[in-house]
Amino acid sequence: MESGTRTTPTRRAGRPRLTDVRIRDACVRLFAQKGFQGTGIREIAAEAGVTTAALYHYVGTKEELLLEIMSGVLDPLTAAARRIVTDVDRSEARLSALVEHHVWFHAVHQLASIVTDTEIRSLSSDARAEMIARRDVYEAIWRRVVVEGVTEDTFRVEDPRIATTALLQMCTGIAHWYAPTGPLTLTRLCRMHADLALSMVRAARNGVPLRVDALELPSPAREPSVQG
Amino acid sequence: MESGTRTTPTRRAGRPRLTDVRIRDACVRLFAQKGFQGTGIREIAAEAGVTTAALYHYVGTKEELLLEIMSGVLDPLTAAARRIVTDVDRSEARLSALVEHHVWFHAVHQLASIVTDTEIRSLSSDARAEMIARRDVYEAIWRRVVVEGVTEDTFRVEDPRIATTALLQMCTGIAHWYAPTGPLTLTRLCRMHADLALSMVRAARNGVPLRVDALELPSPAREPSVQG
DNA sequence: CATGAGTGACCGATCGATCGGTAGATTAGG
DNA sequence: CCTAATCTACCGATCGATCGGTCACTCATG
Repeated sequence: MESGTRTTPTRRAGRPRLTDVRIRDACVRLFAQKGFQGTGIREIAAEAGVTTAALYHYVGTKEELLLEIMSGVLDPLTAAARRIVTDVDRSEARLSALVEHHVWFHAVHQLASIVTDTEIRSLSSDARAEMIARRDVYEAIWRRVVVEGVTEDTFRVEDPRIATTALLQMCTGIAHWYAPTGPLTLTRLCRMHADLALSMVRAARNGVPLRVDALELPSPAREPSVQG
Repeated sequence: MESGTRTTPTRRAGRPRLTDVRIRDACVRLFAQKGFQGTGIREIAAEAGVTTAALYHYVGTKEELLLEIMSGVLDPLTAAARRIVTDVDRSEARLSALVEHHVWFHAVHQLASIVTDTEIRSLSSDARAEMIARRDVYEAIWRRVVVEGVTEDTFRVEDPRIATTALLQMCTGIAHWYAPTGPLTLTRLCRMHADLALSMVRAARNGVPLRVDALELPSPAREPSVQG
């Protein structure tokens, strides 16, 4: 919702306009496919069907576009993680829910997730610090869940920090290979990753409900597949 | 060693020259830090202490530099994986050895591993197809180990392909956060990840020896840390 | 006097971003 | 209800800077 202290010119809080949406969509596609630095503003404009001059009617800078994409990933991820921690009680159920949602999100918002994951280094140092901080907030939620599970002896791992990082790496990978046309349904993919995660911390799915069943799944293919 | 069908001008197979090494080192550093597209040849030249013209005395194209880095990662990785599969017998020991070596390599050759992981999309389509094929060869070795472990009932996972991908994602992540100055020794990090991997496939370290103990570990800090 | 190592100047192309301007819809005043 | 002012949405042209890469040339060494 809020976009920091930055002001986007000629933009009032209201209904998003058609061209505006087309520009943002084009950006996500191109940044995910060719990278931030590898994408020119002329490409973005062409993909969105406008001129470069018109592009700057809607957008402040190229970096601002990248920041909006990243916020659109990190903010909902963190919000969902917070909700899970407050809603769910048992450690196994919490971890399962975190994994399920993370996988689900990275599959549905595949391109934006790729961009968020890989383009942090393309940001200016101030913006980079800000986004790293936000990412750390999200990871800290996971870490707390793992640490709690370990201290209460539900999970058994040598180093909770390392285990958390390993878990996150495993789940984030989805965005880099998932294809909506593949043989597995997304729901099943979410459950399988949750099971792998529980195995990793030497816990079992003993009556732990699947959170992904409660998620309203959108139509399978939201964006064209990009990765070769 | 061999560099494909591409011909590097003014280069004969022999002892690497000092300037040549400096250029390659500068490349790995800069590509890992700012990305391939985000790095200019003037930066590479400056970092290596030469002019741009001198740079092209040693190098064919910028893309060629990237290809050399990637080959320098994928080729040794695959060679080591092959050696492990032929040398080691039991499935648990094989998986453990694969993980240990992968983690060790991604920590020691951190920057080159990051570049290999993240810059495939920056290659021209021919070169990209070639590198993806080589990466697939490496992953296929892992997959076979996991599949064998599952069929002989040593490993217990629902889908061996998914499990393999998850394992690889987990282990590759090392390169993105490892710091030689951190509290954990690399040997311990390798063992911990091997344990996490064994847990993931519901196997245990029952008398499985650590391969990493047999590896000659180089001096701790080979390259400056890059990731924020 | 041939060769490898290196230089300074420079190529056309493309980069992100900005300029003044305009067609058409919306609004305000009399 | 008509008109003038304002606003949104865009355009063609172009800015200075930087891009990857090349050229003819020098210089030290064996």
